[in-house]
Amino acid sequence: MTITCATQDHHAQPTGNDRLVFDVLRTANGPVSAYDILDRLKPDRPRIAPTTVYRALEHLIRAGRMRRIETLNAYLPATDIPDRAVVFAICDDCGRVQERNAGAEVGRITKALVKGNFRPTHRVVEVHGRCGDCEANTEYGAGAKA
Amino acid sequence: MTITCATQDHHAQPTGNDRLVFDVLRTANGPVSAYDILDRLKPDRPRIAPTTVYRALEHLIRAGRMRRIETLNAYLPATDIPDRAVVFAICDDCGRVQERNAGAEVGRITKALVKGNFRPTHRVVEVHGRCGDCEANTEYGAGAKA
DNA sequence: GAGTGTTATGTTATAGTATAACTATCCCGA
DNA sequence: TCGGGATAGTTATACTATAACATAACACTC
Repeated sequence: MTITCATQDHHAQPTGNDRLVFDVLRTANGPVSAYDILDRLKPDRPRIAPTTVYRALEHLIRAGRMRRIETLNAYLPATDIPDRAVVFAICDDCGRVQERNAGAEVGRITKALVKGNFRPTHRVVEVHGRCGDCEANTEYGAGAKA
Repeated sequence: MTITCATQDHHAQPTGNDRLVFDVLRTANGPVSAYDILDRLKPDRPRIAPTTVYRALEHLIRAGRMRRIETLNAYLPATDIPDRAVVFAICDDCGRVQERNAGAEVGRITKALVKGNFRPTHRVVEVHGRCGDCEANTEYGAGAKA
């Protein structure tokens, strides 16, 4: 039995932990892992636990405000592209992620599965590679990473 | 300094750990996690370590004999569908995974990204949902899970 | 066959990701 | 005021993956 909660008006913030987590993602410019979010919140809330972050992520994802990048175990604020049309282009060099709309193609894939008697509920399309910037930075002799 | 290796002719098996790991996957009929593989190998090799399994998986995947399901953290023997055309249909009810060829659609997604100056190297397309069998088993009142 | 480089493996430890299980609090309505 | 539902805190643990270093096997040359 502790007194922690009595002194933490944890219902006073506008939207609580969801907002804190969302703000970390919003101000980062790139995908962030759950434990990175945790670390960035710790200065303000030293006792925050992974569970709290994961719960906030779950709410935000359900609300369509956040996306999970499966191949990175990381999270990114959502654009207005509908979930069923989203394709991520992930640069393995600089780590940046672009969210693209490929509604037509993903729709065709979905339809083909439906014809095969499968009822899709969630789609994950993630393409790894190198972005234009990183490609441009690897002219011969230029000071690029690899 | 131990004597373990002197008594383990670990190069005597036809192809070593790769084969052991592959056989686990071949005889399972569904995706298996790395640590499940580990557990299934332990009766025969009590001192096997995660590293060994992961290394074998890496070899098998590089050789095109095995696939990783990103959204399940699990592994599955590869069919002869080329990597760049593979789509997984994953039943969240029974856990079974179908590998399908969607070369045309995935190709179109890839091309669109290339036009946007992105150079793709690896594609992940995984669709979650319910397979035909599980759908059929959920007529009203039938004894299905949910 | 001693030296050397490469690859595969073993071994130990730890990093990184995610959830379970239980407790406490707040809000709202009966 | 009591109880139900949602949110949050707390503690512990499960699950996934890799780092780092030591050892052994093989192939090749000299």
